[in-house]
Order: sequence, then structure tokens, then C-alpha cells
Amino acid sequence: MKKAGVTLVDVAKLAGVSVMSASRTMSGEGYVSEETRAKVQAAAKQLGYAPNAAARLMKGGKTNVIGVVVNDLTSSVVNCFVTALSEEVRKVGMDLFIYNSLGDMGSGNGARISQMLHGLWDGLVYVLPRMTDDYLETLEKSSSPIVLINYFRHETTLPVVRGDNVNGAHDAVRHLVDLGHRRIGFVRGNAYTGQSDLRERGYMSALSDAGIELDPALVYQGDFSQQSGFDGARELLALDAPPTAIFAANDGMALGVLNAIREKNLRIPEDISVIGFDDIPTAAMTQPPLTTLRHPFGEMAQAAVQELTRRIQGQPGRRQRIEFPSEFIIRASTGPAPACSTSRRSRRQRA
Amino acid sequence: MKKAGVTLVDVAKLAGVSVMSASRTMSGEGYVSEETRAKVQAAAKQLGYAPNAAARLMKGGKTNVIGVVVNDLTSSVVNCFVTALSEEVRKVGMDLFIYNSLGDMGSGNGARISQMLHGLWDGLVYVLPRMTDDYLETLEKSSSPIVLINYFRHETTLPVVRGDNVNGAHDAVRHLVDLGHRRIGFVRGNAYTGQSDLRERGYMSALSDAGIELDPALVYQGDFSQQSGFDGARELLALDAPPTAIFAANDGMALGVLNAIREKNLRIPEDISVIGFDDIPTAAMTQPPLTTLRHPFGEMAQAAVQELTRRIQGQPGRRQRIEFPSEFIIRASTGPAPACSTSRRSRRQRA
DNA sequence: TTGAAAGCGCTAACAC
DNA sequence: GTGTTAGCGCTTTCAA
Repeated sequence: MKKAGVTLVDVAKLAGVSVMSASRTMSGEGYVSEETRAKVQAAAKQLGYAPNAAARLMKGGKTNVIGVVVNDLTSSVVNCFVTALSEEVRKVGMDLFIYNSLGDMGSGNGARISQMLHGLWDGLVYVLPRMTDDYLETLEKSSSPIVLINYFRHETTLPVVRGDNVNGAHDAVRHLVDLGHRRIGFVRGNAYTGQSDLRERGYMSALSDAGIELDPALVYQGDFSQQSGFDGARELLALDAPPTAIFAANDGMALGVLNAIREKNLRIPEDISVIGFDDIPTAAMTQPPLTTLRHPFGEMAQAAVQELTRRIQGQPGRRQRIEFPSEFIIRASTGPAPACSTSRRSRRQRA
Repeated sequence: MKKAGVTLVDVAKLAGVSVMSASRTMSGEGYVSEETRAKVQAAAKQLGYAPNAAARLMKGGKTNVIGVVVNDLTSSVVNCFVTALSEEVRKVGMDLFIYNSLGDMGSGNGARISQMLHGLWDGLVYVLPRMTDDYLETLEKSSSPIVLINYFRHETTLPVVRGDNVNGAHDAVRHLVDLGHRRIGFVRGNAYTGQSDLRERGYMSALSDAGIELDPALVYQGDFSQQSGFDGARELLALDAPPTAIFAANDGMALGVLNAIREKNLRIPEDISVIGFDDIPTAAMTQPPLTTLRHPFGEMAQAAVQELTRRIQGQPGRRQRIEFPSEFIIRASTGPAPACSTSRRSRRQRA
């Protein structure tokens, strides 16, 4: 381990050349004779030289680094976005650094981050941000290019890449209706990000399109956690007229729903159908595999990176809002409504 | 949105003071009169001034930022460490930035990262690194403080914080033996990180301590994925003398094992017991909840950060190897060996 | 309490 | 091809 503080001057001195030749060798720009290059490289290696990034940046150059800020890295959705972003960013020859705000999206923290960003990043992406108004204001004033992914709460001047929630949820519930379900439960997430509300809107519109009246008893307030999905399903299944299908506002809660159903020894999907949202990796591996919806992570990440690089290069942003339809993924957790469903029962009553 | 490139000179000019006063105001160090301070702050706000981090760093100051490099952010274990590190780092008043190498731990990439690190981070943590020898060499030569978490492959001069794998695995298998199991399957992970081997060593030593001969047919080569756990369990259960318990080298594979068992309509743990390793969040939410082992993420993260900050402050590292015992978490996926187990059968044969 | 000057490590621009 | 000069934005001297 060499001492810190080896500078280009040291390398040049040892190699017996000028600082500029050393610089050219290290950065790979401009003409250097093979001989000089070799000498410099040898010297650099011997001294354990590492270029000082800060000094390089100071020349006003791009850092080729994009930062992404998230609230909570344990969220599968966030994870999918971050991984997709890593790949996209790499494709355009840049690097991605991730900052986990651990949920602290207060304005003080916002100021901290936007300070750190200045000069160290070429641009910033916020994934699923859940920030205070102050924070948003700080960002809007920032001089660095910024793109938000899946931000829904307020109007903003910042560019936003979004997945569609309403239509996706509508499709899902419509699918259940088409399968003959009439009593369809909904498990809400918390309101932080605004996504749960949108998904609920899709749920309601699909019901109303099908002429089914909304039964408030079938809507449970969860918090996006698996546990809350479990609790919610337990409650819904205990109703006098339990649902024959449950739509959860995210996959995490849907997993809890599956567990609760299994606990009651009901079969999926014969007795009850389940749909989630997000298509987290586990969703494909449950038993039965979960029918769900997904935002197109890859495409959204690509759009965000494109929009960001455009702005980094000083070109005008192309679009202020880029919306992607969600994909409906039908797996084995949904099936025809059971024969003993409400519709059948009502028919019997008529008879 | 203000134009980029607002500098301290601009602020000072607008405020009608010297650059130094502006600097002192912004950094909060040194004496500035209330009046000057107010003027400067007003000017800064009006111009949308943000200090240029790069320039600050160049003065050789600390950045108060620690970087963590991971291979794969989708791994739950990595995720747990990263989150724990975020918290620890924040506790000591620093910030954590995460870099996802996406599995590219070749030496070229290593050089890239260690270049970026230089000057931008005060120190680096590598979590579960799976790097080439070249890469490791680059790191060892680096002048920045570095700590590795859960690195097992080679000897290194870098400080390493490790979880114990051998004894943990030994405990787990010993537990099964105590419950009467004699035929215990093992599902290996791939060898990249060296952890699977260590866990297997614990498995073998526990068997041999109990006087059980190792049956190679009971060891399946997986790759840490849920799918491979599923495949492995299928194969083991199809044996003429199937195991009454399966120990998987990680929780992901254990989840696959659970699915395969369920698919065969066997009961857990009445017919067959399952143990995983890592205690990923889902492990507590399976049905039945998974018996497993965990590295103490929080304590390990704390140790890593402590060791790193010590080195950042120029103090000598306290220890080169810090090892933590793993915790054995008994949940409901393990139980007494079934009555029709091999031991019983052999007794019958004797009779 | 404030300001002027010097310089951090590097590279763009211009000579040689 | 190579070297010299200047300066990025900031802070650490030191002097006023």
C-alpha cells in the first residue's frame, strides 16, 4: 500500500517527463510516444498512482456518473428499477451511484443531497420518491439535470417517467370480472406515493364499468407490507359474503393474501383468485405463481436515462411526462369464479 | 432554475464582500459578522448557489462519504448489509453511496472503481465480493481505506469482517441430528464466494460428529437460486431413500425446496424438515416459517464502519479479521424426524 | 472581523 | 510529440 497523495507531478518526475505527458498518458487523450507512455505507466504503477477525481472534475468536465436516490432499498420495486438503471447507465458508458435516503426525505436532507450532487454527478434520478414539498422545491431549483421515476403526488416542473397505474388496475379487475367474479376485494397500500390511490381508481372504474356496485366492506387498508396483506385477507375472508377474488395494491401484500388463504385451507384459484401489482421476482415463484401487473422497468429506466443524458448534454428535454402502460401478467393465481359464487347464489335465490 | 456555474465569486460580488467572507459564511467556519453573513446568504439564495463539491474536496478535505461496492443488488443478503451500512454510516455523520458492479469484478472494472473512489470517498466497503485476483491486488495497492465484508476466497492484507459459516452450518445440522434425522440432504450454492463450501464443511463435520456417514447422493449442486433449490429437492425426494431433512446453503434455495416438497404433497415439518441460511426477510413469512441462520448484519456493518473510520482517521486498524458467529433461528420448518425414518426402518430390519 | 495571495491536482490551449 | 502557461472554485495561510 503506497502513501496517499501521489500526484501526477510525482509520476512525471520519476518518469523524467513533463506533467503534461504524464497527464496525456493517463487520460489517453492526445499524442504520446510509445516510449514516453511506457515510462509514465511504469512510474505510475511503481508509485501506486491514482488520479484525483476531484481535481479532474474541477476542470468542469463531466463526471460520467449519474446518481439515483431512493427511499428504501429493501423494496423489490425500487430494486428492480435501480438494477435496470445500472444497466442502462452502463450502456451509455456512464456509472451509477445509489443513495439510500432511508426514508428521510425532509427538506434538510434534500439540501444535503443536492449539495453533494453538485459537481459530483452529471445528473440525478429519483426513484419512487416520497418527498416533502420543500424537498421538491429544492430539486426544482437545482441546476443539475434531474428526472423523477414514478412520482405522482404533485405537479412539478421536473421531468417524470411514470408507469400507468389506473389502466393496469382496471385491466386486472376487468379480467376478474370476465372470469365471473362479482365480489372482488381490494387491499390498499398506504398513500405516501400516490400509487395505491391510482390503482384503487382503476379497481373502482372496472367495477363500475361492469355494473358492480362498490362494497366498502371489501376494501381493506393495508400498508404495502406482506403482514398487512395477510391481515387484510383474513378480515375479508371472515365476512359473511367473502370475496371470490382479491386484488392487492402490490405483490408484497398479495403474498400475505396467499398465505392467509392457504391458512384457511382454501384453494387458489379454485376457491379464490388473487392478483398483485409490481411483478416482483418472488411473484413468479409462489405456489401458484401470482397473476400480477408490472411496470416495464427496463423501458422506463431507459427512458429516464435518455431524458437525463439529453439534458446533461444541454439539449432541451424531449418530454416532460413519459408514461408507460403496465403489463398484465396472467399466471395461475386467477381462475373462474367458483360455482358457489354470489352470482350463482343470487340465481338460486331467484329460482 | 438558475444557470449552472454560479460560483462563490458571483455570490461575493453580489453581496459586496470578499470571496473569503462568502466562503466563511457558506462553510460555517471562522468569524463572520451577522450583517455580512446575512448579505451573503441572501445573495447565495438569489443566485441559487450550490458549492462545488469537487473544488472543496480538492483541498484535501474529507468528503464524509463512504462507498460500498456490491456485485448484485437483487440479492437479499447484500441488501440487508447495504441497508445496515446506510444506517451505521449515518450514525457517524457520514453518507453512504452504493455502486452496483453488476457482477463485473474484472480487473478493468476494478481499476475504474478505484479511480473513481480516489478523492471522492473517504473509504470503501466491499460486500460479498466475488472478484478476480487482479481486482483484489488493485484494491490492496489502493491508498484509500478499504474493508471487505464476507470475503473468503483468498488471503488478503485488507481488513475483513466475516460471518462464521462453518459453525453455523454445524449447529443447524446438529439440530437436525438431535431431532432424530439421519438422512440429511444438502443443497450447495455455487462456489464463487466460498461461502457454500464453508457451509458444506459445517454440514459434513456435524454428520461425522454424529457418526453418520456422508452419502454423496444426498448432496445436490445448486446455484443459490430458488429454481435450483426446487430442482434439487425434487431430485433428492425422488431417491429410493429420500432425506427426512434438507439443509440448503441459502434461503433462496430453501424456498425452492419448500415449494418442491409442497408439490409432492408432503408436510413440513412432519414429513420433512428444511433449513436455510441467511434469514432473508421472506424467510419469516413462508408457510411454515423457515428455520435458518443469519449473519448479524447490524453488528457486522457496525464493525466494518468502525474499522473503516478508524483507518480514515489515520489510526491503525484494530484488527485484520473480525469474525461474528451466526445466529441460529429456529422456526417451524424443522421438527422431529418422521416415524418412518431410516433409523426406524433399520430398527425394523434388525427386528 | 475581513481581505489578498497562494495553491490544491489536473487539463485545455497554446507554443516549441 | 512535448513542454509551458494559465486557471478551474475553493480554502488555507497570513496580513491588515
